[in-house]
Amino acid sequence: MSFGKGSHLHLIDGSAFIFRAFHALPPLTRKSDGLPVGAVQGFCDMLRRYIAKDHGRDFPTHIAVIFDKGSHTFRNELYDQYKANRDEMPEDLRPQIPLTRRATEAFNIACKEIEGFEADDIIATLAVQARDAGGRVTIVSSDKDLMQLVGGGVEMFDAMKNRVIDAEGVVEKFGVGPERVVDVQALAGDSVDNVPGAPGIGIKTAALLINEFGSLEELLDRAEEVKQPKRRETLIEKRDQIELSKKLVQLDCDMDLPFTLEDLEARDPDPDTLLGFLAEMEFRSLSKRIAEALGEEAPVIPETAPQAADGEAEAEDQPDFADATYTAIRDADTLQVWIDRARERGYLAIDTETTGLNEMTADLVGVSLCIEAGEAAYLPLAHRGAADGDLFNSDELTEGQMDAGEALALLKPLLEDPSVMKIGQNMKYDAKILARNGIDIAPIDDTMLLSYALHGGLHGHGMDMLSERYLGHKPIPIKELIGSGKSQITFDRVEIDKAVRYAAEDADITLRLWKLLKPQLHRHHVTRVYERLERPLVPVLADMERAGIKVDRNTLSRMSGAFAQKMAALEEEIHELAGEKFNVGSPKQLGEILFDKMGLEGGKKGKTGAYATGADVLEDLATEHDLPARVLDWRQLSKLKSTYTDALQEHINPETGRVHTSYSIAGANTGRLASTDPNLQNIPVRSEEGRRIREAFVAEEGKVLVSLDYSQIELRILAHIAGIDALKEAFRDGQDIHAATASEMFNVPLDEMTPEVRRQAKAINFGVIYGISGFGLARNLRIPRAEAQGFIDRYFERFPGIRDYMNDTTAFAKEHKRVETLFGRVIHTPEISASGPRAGFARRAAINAPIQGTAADIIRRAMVRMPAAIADLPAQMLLQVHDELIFEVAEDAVDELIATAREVMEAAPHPVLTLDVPLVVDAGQGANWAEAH
DNA sequence: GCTATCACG
DNA sequence: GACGTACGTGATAGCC
Repeated sequence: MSFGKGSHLHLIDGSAFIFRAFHALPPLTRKSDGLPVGAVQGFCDMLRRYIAKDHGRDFPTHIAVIFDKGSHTFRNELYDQYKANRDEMPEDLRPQIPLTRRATEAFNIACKEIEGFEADDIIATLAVQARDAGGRVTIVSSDKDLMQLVGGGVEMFDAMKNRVIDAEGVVEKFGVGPERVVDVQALAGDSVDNVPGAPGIGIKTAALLINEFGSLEELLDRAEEVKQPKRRETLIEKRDQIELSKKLVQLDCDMDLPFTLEDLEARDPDPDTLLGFLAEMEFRSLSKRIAEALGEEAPVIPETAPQAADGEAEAEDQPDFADATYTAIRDADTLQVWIDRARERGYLAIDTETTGLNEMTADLVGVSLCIEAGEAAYLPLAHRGAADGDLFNSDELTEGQMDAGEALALLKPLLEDPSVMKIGQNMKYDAKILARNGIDIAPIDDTMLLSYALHGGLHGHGMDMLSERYLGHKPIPIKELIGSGKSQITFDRVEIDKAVRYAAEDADITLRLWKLLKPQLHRHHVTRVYERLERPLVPVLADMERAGIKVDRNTLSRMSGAFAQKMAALEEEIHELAGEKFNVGSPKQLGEILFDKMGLEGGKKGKTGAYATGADVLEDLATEHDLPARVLDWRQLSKLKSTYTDALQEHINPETGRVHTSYSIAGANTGRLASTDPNLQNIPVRSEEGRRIREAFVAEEGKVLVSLDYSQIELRILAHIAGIDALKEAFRDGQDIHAATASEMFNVPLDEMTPEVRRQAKAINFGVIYGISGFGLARNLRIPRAEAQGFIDRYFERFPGIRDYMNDTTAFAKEHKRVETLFGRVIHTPEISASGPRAGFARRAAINAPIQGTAADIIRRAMVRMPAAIADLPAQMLLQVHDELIFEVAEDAVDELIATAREVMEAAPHPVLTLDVPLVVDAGQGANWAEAH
C-alpha cells in the first residue's frame, strides 16, 4: 500500500524509550541467568498495544522503531562538546539495547537506524515526508527536541505517561508554537545535551523574547532594543554561541534515507517468532497476554533454577501451575493424612477463607494447606447453598464438608506445634481469624513480610503482585468467584469446586514464594530485620487489634449534631456572601465563585484546569474577604463530622463496643505502620475543636488510658546519625531543642528567646528531617524564598554535619539504589537517579527514610518486647501512633505500667545500638485519650 | 478511578 | 538561571 491520505505513520523513538523505561521500571532480571531485561519488558509491553489493536482510530497503517546509532554525529563536527557531559550508559542497560532491536523484529515492526545519525533526525525526515504525502503521524516519544515537528497532522505520544502532546502541549512546554521551538531551545540551551544557548536565559525568558520579536533572527538583529541590560549584552556577545546552538537543536528533516515510507507498512507478527522471543526473555505474563491477543496458546516457560552465581533466588525447580493438583478435604481421615505429612515435613503453607475482609466480623469458611509446590488442598467448613437458590434451603450447609469443630480440633495441635512452621501471606489476618476460633497459630513465616524486608520501596507486597512478579503466574482473581459491586457474594456462597481451585492455589503460591524469598534474607543482610522487626510484630499487632479501644457512641453522636448545626449556619452565611447557592464542598464550584464571580486575585489553576482552593490559598484570601474564612471553618467542621464523628460510629463493633483498627506492617516504605479501617493514627489533636473527638476514646470502667510518647525522637536520631555535637549536648542537657537551635543560629541567648524566633528554628529543624529546600521552608514560614534560603545557609554553617549527612546519604543512595536505617532496614530508592522533579522527590525521601525508618524500628522493638514486659500487669497495649503507644490499664496499676513501659521504650535500641543522645518518653493518663495525651 | 483536600506523626 | 519541591501516611467528597 502506498503512503498517502488516510495513512497513519507511527514512529517510535526506541533509544529514548528504553532509557526512560530503564529508569522508570523496577530492575527486573531474567530468572534463569540474571540478565537484566526490565527495559526490554517495558518496551515489549508498549508494543503490545499494537498487537491488542486497542488504538481505535489511531491504529497505524505504517510503523517503525527508530534507534540512535554511533556516538559521533554531524553535531559533534559543529561542536565537540555536544552531549559531552552524558553519563556512561548504565551497566545494566547496555545488554538490553540489542535485545530491544530483536524485540522490534520479533514484533515484525520495521527497525531502522543509520550510522552517524540520531534517531531524532530520521524521525524528523520521515515525519516530514509522511506529512507532505498527506498522511498523519504519531511520534511515540516525549523528547522535547521532537516537539519541533508537531502540527499539520503530526502529534506526539508519551507512552510512559499515556498522554498525547499536540501543538497546545508544545505551547505549554515552550511558551511558543512548534515552529518557534527551535528558537527557544537555541536561547535556553539544554544541559542534558550540553547545548550552551544564551547564559542566563531559560525557557521562560526565551519564550518571552521570541514572542516579542517574532523569531530568533529578528531578535539577534535587533538585540539593541532589549531593555534589560544583562540580557541585551548576552544576546550581543553570545550571538555566535546562540546561532551554533540553533544548528545543534535543529532537526535534520531532509536526510537521504535508504528506505521509503512504503517499507514501513504495518505487518502482523509471526506468532511463533514473537512468542518464541518472549519465552526466551522469560516474560511469563506478557507472553500470556500477547498469546491471548493473537489467539494462540501461551508458550510454556520452564521454571528454571536461577543460577546461584548472580546472587539472586535459588528456588528449586517448581512445577508448572498448569500441572498442579488441588483437592478438597472432606473427611477426617484425609485431613489426618495432610496433618501427618506437615508434621513430617516441618512446615506448611496455610490460608484461611472467610466471609469478609474485616477479621473482627468475618467468619471462617475454609482452610487451605500446601506442603509441596503444585499440590494443595482446601478444607471447606462452612459453605452454604447459593444465595439465589431455594430460599428454604439456602442457609443449609452444603453436603460433603467436615464438621468445623471436629476439623479445627484436629488442626489446632498442628497449628500450635512449635516444631512446625506455618507459612502464610499476611499472616496477621489468618492469625486473627484463627484466634477467634481458639487457635494460637505459631510459629509463623509471612511471605508478605519477607518481600517487605527484602524489597521495601521497590514494589508492593500483595500476593497477586508477588506471584506475577516472582512466579510469572497470575492467580485467579477473587472477583471471578464472588463478583464485585452490588452483586458481590460472600465466600461461603461459592461452590466448593470453584473454591478449591482458588483457595488451594493461594496456599500453593504462598509456599512457592516462601521457598523463593526466604533464602534471600541472608544474602541481602536483612535476616535480623525480618526476624526482629517484622515477623514478631504479627502476634503483637493481632492482639492489639483484637483488643480494640472503647469508643463512646453518644459523645460522637452529640458532636455530630453540633457540627451539623454549625455547618448549616455557616453554609447559609457563605451562600449569602456569594450571592448564590452552591455546593461548598465542591472545590471546583468554590473556585469559580471566588475567582470568576467575585474576581478575587491570586486564582491559580492546577493541571486539571480547576482553581486551587487549599487551606493555604483560602488563608491568604481571608485577609481580603469574609467568605474564604467561613469556608475554612466549614471545611474543618465537615472534615471532623464526616471522617470522625460520623464514620467512627460505623466502626464500633456491635459485639465488643470497641473500635478495632487494622495495622498494615508492610504498607509504608520507611518501616512505619499504617492504620486503616479506621485510621486511628490521624485522630485530630492540633485544633481545640478537633481534639475533643479524643474525648470519645475512653477506658473501661475502673481502667485508665495511658499514653507514652517519644519526645523529639526523629531529631534525636538525626543528631546521632549526623553526629551534631551541639544538638547532642542540648538533648543531654534536656534543653528545649528548638530554642537551642535558634540560639545557636541567631546568636540569641536562651533567656532572650522570642516565640517567633523559636518558631522559625522549629520549622527548620523539621525541614531538615524532610530534606529541606528553600522553597519548602519559605512556604511553610510564609517568608520570602531568599530569606528562607538565608536561614538554611546559616543553619548549614552552624551545623555542617547535617549538610554532610544529606550529601553522604544522597551519594550512598545513588551508588546502592537504597538507604538503610541504623537497624539495617533496607529502603530501596529506585528513583534516585531519575531526572527532572522526580529526582528531587527521591533525594528528599532518601534523606528522610533513615531517620523516619530508624524511629519506626525503635518503636517496633519496644512493641515486640512490650507484651512480655507487662504480662503480669492488668494492662493491654491498644494503639500505636508512630511515636506514641496507648495502653488501657487498671487504675491501681497505672504507675507501675508507666514505669515498666517507659523503661522498655527508652531502652528499645539496646543492645544493638546505643544512641549518643538519651531517648526520653513522656507519659500521660486519663479517663479518655484527650486527657491521656 | 482520579483529584483535591485535610487529618495525623 | 530554571524547574518544581518540604517526609510519611489514609479517608472522604466531588466529579468524570
